Amino acid sequence: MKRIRSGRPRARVRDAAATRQRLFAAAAAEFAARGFAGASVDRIAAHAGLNKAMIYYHFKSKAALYREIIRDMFEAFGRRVSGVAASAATPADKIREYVDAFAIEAAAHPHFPPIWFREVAEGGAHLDDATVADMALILRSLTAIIDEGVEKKQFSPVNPLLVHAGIVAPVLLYFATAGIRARLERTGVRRVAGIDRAQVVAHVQRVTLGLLEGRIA
Amino acid sequence: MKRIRSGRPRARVRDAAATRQRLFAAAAAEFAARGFAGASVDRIAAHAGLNKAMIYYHFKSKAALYREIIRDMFEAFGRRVSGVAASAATPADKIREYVDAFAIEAAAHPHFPPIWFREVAEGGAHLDDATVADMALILRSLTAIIDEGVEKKQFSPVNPLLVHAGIVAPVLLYFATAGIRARLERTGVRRVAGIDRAQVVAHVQRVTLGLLEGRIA
DNA sequence: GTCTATAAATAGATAGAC
DNA sequence: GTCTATCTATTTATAGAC
Repeated sequence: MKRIRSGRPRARVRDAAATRQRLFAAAAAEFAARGFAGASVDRIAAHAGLNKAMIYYHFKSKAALYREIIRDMFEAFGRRVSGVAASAATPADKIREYVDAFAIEAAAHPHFPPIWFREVAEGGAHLDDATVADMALILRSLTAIIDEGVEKKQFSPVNPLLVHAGIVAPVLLYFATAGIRARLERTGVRRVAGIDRAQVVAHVQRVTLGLLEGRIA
Repeated sequence: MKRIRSGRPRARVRDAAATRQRLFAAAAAEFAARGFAGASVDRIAAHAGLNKAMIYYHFKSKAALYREIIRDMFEAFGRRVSGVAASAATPADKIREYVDAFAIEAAAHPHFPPIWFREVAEGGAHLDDATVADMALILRSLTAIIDEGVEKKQFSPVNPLLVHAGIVAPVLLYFATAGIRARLERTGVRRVAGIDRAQVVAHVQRVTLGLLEGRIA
């Protein structure tokens, strides 16, 4: 007598969570390369080895999928950065780790820098409130580090937004411009393609600490 | 006897150059707001008070129009910046003017910062060789200023790409984030919306010169 | 959960009248 | 030079079979 399977049907369930993840990864790459409007749900599905309809099954819409990717990115930045602010390190070391945090996340997630640049250009049109809260967390973390340094007479006060801009913009620019820099090098500009990540991070750390430690008139 | 007009027909020629200019301006705004893929030639034409077909008459295609806007932007940056490098000012003043150049152009052309950010994200996909040449000119101008300062024992040598990134990325970020900063301020983050252009420029000038003049260990 | 087929809207681009 | 009308391709999204 053949045993009839009862309960919920399992059929060819390849594991829903894994499918979702494959779609998410394919979408991140597509949005990074072409932007929200330029991305095609057909291409995302094909690149994930799945069908377009799955996107609407696992996510609500193209826009919802995009918002989830944006949220994930700022969450990742925010989580790492607030961990840095809460550690027991000295303020100077926290600044070094703050800089490194963006480089680490950008290196681990190559789609972060292009998506970040596009979202800036878009004026934050796709940011939901949770994401704005994560951005606020990032800035508050830096503010806390600076305040601590000032209180301990190790830093002089500088507007956190200016400090933040001086860190994130150059670091993410480095990651996002690998292709352009290679092309520039081919047209004769030197020392633009060969710079490595450690150099950039060290440079930004040095400049930021020089600023905060008052070594700049 | 009615005089018959001879020669080339003038008809309702509203002035071709002005029409072209209107389309160009409308396209710049549309591309800045929505990106290349997100922009619609219908909207561009409507916003210019003209018909879609005029875009294909005055420009070759949507892509050609976009390339012309990109080229115009980097030409404007390049022209101003190479003028700075060629002046008779001291190296330190040239650095100050180099920083100011980007702020001046960004303030005069509000579509520059978003388009610059998008093009970075795109990996330079729409850059023709003339535009890459303009980008190279910008970097060569900064290199010349730094080299002059080093030769005159006023600067210590620093990789021009790192200097450039530390200038352009924060300055353009400031202009591109006006909307997001206002939203952040509404959610409780302080001192992000109220910063004015002069403050940002002065800050970046100070940091860059601190770096170049060796006041940072 | 995953697929095929298709609806419905919108895109870029061109032909041809004026 | 400027317009209307239209072609064709592509898009997001959904219905329904399995």
